[in-house]
Amino acid sequence: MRQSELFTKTRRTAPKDEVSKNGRLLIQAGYINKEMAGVYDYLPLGLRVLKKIENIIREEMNKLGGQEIFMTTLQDPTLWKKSGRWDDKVVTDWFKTRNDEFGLSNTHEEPLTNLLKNHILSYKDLPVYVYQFQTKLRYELRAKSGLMRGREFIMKDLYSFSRTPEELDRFHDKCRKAYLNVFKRAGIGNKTYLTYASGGSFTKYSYEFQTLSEAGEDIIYLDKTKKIAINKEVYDEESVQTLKLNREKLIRERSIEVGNIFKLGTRFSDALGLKYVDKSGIERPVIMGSYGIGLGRLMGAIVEVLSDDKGIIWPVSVAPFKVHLVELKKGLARGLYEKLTKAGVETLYDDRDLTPGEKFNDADLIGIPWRLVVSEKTKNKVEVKRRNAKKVELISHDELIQQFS
RNA sequence: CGGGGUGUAGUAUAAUGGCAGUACGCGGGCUUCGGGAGUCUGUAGCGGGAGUUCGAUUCUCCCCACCCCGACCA
Repeated sequence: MRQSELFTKTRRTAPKDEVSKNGRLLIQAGYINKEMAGVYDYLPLGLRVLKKIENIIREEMNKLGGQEIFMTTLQDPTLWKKSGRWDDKVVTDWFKTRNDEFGLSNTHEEPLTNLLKNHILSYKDLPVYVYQFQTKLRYELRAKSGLMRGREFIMKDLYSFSRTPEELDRFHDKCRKAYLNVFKRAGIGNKTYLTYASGGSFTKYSYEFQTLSEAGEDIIYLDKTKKIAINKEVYDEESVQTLKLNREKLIRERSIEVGNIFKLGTRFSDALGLKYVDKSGIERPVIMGSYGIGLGRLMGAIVEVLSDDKGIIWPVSVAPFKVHLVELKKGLARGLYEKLTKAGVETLYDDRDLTPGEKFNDADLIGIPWRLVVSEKTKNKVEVKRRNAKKVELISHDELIQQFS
């Protein structure tokens, strides 16, 4: 894409109403726009990143046998009354329409469980894994930390429907691995740890995926060797013993919860009457699990972890473009841009008529992994530089195309 | 939701009970061009309401918005 045609502009200064690094950098570089506290628009660059993250997750969920759907934002209160979660005292962060006529997608256990009553009748219909990328609306009393705690956010939520606790366990286990894979592919694998947290009513513990960062809201106790952590909320002698960890080796860290997986058991299938008939003809409740990743929070977490004082440093896997082609003289890189495009290399071509300093600063701020500079100095070669590296390399067009396509 | 703070141009900021200034941006001119260039010029602003006052962007009150700490977060 030609940068001269990109409608967003970078800002020279960070916004005064954002403190978090991800909020400041993403707004300053033109990835997102703040509508209100905790409510953000995704602009062209931001949407590209969001879609890349979404695709990584989609691939991993599909590998697990997940089937993608898209549910509604408006929800039927009747279903929520059945589970006892319509009451504002039970779910405190509801958005409801006037006169409580509809609920606005706080989460989707109730409608999905209800929906599956038409499709799951026999043990032959199970197991089933259903997921979606859908907007969640939650009235956070205090939205904060840029993209990391919003009132409106896109979540990948997958729900598993199994016959037995063992079957649930097996899927839960596979999903845990898939999640670790998502975070690895998103570039924060080396900082993200499986964490034991409070499990709710069905199980003692649930799993969270916590990314080490000072910007996080959570405190975990981490065993770096075993790559297991315990959330502060369940950290006690019992949990340490259960997980066979050594208290001495645990280090206290601040972290961002980038995902979680829960065993729900029959909490919702009982409430809404989702049952199946087993081999011997006995009717049993379906056993459920839920598995969430907030896309915006993940995007924010990546920026928190991968950035420096000049801007963002995207991993290639989620970067809006693979290369940032910067020409220091008008039109000088046009031919190379066409070659790169033809070779299928995602390129942001800075064809704007600005000074070198402005272009370099923008490139650092936007944070595309590879910077290619074409100027009179480079003659018929290209200067290649990794965003987080100092050294540059001068290579020919052919070598470049070969390396990047 | 409790406590605290802040609202001035597109952005970031300054000052003031009496003509609201600076920088960047944006438009135009000339000179520049490897780390946010120089110069001339133009453009654009006091969150909303009520009160005090001869006069309020400034003081008081209410509302709204945003930020921070806490609480909350299947």
